[in-house]
Amino acid sequence: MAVNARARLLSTAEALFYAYGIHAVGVERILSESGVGRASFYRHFAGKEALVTAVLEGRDARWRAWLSERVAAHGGHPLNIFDALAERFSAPDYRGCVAITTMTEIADRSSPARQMAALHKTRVVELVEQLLRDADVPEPAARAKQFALLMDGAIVTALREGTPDAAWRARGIAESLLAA
Amino acid sequence: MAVNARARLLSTAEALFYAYGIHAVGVERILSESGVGRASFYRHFAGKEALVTAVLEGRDARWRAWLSERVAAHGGHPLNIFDALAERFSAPDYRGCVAITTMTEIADRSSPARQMAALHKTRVVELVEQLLRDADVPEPAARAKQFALLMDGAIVTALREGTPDAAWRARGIAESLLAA
DNA sequence: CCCAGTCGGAACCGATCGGTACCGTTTCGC
DNA sequence: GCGAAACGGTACCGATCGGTTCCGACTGGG
Repeated sequence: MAVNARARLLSTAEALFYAYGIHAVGVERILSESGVGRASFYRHFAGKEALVTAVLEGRDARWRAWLSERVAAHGGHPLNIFDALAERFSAPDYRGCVAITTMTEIADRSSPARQMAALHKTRVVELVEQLLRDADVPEPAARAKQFALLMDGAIVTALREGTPDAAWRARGIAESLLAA
Repeated sequence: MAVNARARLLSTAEALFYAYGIHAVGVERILSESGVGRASFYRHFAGKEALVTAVLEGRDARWRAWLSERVAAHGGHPLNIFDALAERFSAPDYRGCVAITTMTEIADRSSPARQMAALHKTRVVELVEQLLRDADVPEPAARAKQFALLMDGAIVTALREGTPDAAWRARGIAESLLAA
């Protein structure tokens, strides 16, 4: 139990932030659920905000790796992005995107957490653009921004409806974009 | 100063919840900025959650009235929805949609605030559907759901980018949907 | 004119917030 | 096997959380 305190803090915090939001989860709860001592926490992180930023950074990397993998598994076409999203939306405890949550919960645009959330979205757009390029879709940069808007719209809609329907709806819109 | 305590509470709370989120704003701050006494607050509302719900209800009505009015001012076509959104997105202190914020901040789906937020989105879809019907767009119900997804995507994207560009992007997507 | 209703202000409650300091223990490299 | 580093636990800090209670002032209708 005395090793990997940092890793346990990160995974526990990520699960709690995802499920309940950032402001709703106190340091106290993260400590008790991770089994990490109070002092150890402040040895690894400058404070709660640093933990939030680190969680966002880790989630960014793993989320994009997951998306790449699932898109490839579904055939590798950019439209398969929405098949991947549908998998996530089907989870009964789906709670949206932590980056979006961060943007709604933290008003200060210059905050490290906000900037990390913005960076995540930028990187996702780049990933989508590469997928479009690989599929020889014309004007991949403009298309990627459109796809990103559809992805965010689907995520928010799925959070509201609690079903994967929004992924299919977004996929249909994306299809008609590519057909035009 | 001794009149309209309830109305002052609602408008102050709405401004603060919009700007900083729900969990980040304490009752204390709402009281001091509205000039309402602590006791008066609990005479008018059962608690913070009741205030949140009341704010969401009022905002729902005014937001839809505003959208109807702006769409009409822009010509009355369903595509003018995105012209209206662009106006909002241009505000330097634009902070997204309180209903979306509520859904990300409050995990409990059965909470009155969450249900009010969900009701708002349902009513917006109905409004959009009516606009589509008035414009003789085929399959208005399905189109309305697509438009709603584009609207939510645009709102989240605008919150991230801080520019009205997302409204034009969503409008472009909506145009190609209607052209197909 | 007076009284009932509404109001703002303040004291107070237990709980929790993020953060600091100190303690004794466990682990691991040398 | 010894010392340094990392660890979990606890007590404590001022501030704030949402909520209750009481009080004095102001206001408007009969």
